[in-house]
Amino acid sequence: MAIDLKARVLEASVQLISEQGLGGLSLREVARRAGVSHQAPYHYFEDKAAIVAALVEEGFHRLTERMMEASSRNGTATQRLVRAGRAYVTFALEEPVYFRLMFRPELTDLKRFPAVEFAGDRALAVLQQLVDEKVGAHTGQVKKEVIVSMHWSLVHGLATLLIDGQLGEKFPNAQTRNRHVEQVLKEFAESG
Amino acid sequence: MAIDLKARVLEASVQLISEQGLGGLSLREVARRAGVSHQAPYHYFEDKAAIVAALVEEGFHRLTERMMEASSRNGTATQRLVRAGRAYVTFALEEPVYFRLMFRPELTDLKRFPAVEFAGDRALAVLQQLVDEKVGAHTGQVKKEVIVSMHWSLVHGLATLLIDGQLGEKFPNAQTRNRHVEQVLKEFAESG
DNA sequence: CTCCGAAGTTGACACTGTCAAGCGATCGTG
DNA sequence: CACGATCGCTTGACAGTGTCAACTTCGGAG
Repeated sequence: MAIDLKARVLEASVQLISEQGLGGLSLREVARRAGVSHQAPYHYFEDKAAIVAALVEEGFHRLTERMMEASSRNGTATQRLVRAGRAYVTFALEEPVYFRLMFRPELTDLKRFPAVEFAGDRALAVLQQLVDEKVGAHTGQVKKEVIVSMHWSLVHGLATLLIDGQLGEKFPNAQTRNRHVEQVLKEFAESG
Repeated sequence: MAIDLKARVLEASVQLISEQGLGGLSLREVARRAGVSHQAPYHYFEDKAAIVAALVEEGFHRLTERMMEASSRNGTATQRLVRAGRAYVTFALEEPVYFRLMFRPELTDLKRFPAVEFAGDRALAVLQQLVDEKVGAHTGQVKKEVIVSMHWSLVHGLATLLIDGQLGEKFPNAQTRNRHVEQVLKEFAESG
């Protein structure tokens, strides 16, 4: 009956989390929505953690893609770095379910799911590469890492405060919210 | 038998979360550790969400205290702002259980627990006050909010990446980690 | 003494994740 | 063609969970 139960399970899981939060993710409810018995998902995933791990990996892939796309076009290194940062925040705002799971490390044992760790490192590498291009070869490795952390912290903090903190509640609609994001990124870029 | 069951329930909850993550928080296990029946905690808390809400409120109070203490002593507005930011990160590193709960809004319905919202606003007000002092009265309200978001995003991102992201795994011990925090805050302060 | 509310217990219910076993169809191989 | 194996999935069971309801126990207040 199922065209592709594995994909349907992942889809239903995302849907369920977006409705009821991570705590509402129930394998049995997922199976129900997929129209199969409560054990059918086990044919494709070892357990609940494996489903979450698959979502986390997918999330990092999507984030990497977005950042690479945003920073691939023409422009100075600084401009491209800013665009990647904006893509980071935009991803969090558009895919909050994925984004949240990606930063709940207690959910995903990296020893058990090494592909997740690779996917995460790959996303980080995009940012490192852009900082590298911006500061040039005459900057020490330690300082480079500090600058990476600073940029990463800013966009990550902005993203999480918007979707999970008090910042998000301050804006009545997506437009004013996006303008605020622009202003914060601009303020940061100008002061750097 | 209990000296103060309410406090013991909260304590056991924090302990349990720190051992097994939020998913491991079980009312029955909490009751077991407190040496009471599985229903005893219900005498002090309406349900599981009420326990979490109490922890979130407590967490915001502790964070506010730390930031106020760090920024109360002498120094320029900029110095005091930096110290408050460092206190924010330090709090997250020392009390990760509280800090994580504070930014999982799906756990706490603010309509149901308004005291939690007040506590959160109070913490934010500390930061707003410091930015106010730093930029002075000749700066517009909109720009002030942008600057608050920038500072808040930086320390919040740094904190969450250290406790829940790939940043934390990079440092073998607390000392090198703290030095990195210092360097990032310094880099940010100098570029601003 | 009586009564009442506070503090805590016992029992039940529906729900969860997961282990174990089974079932029909399809397929590769003899 | 026959036939055992494997795939995709189902049924059944079990311990653990949060929470509702009803019960006990007991220290004061009137």
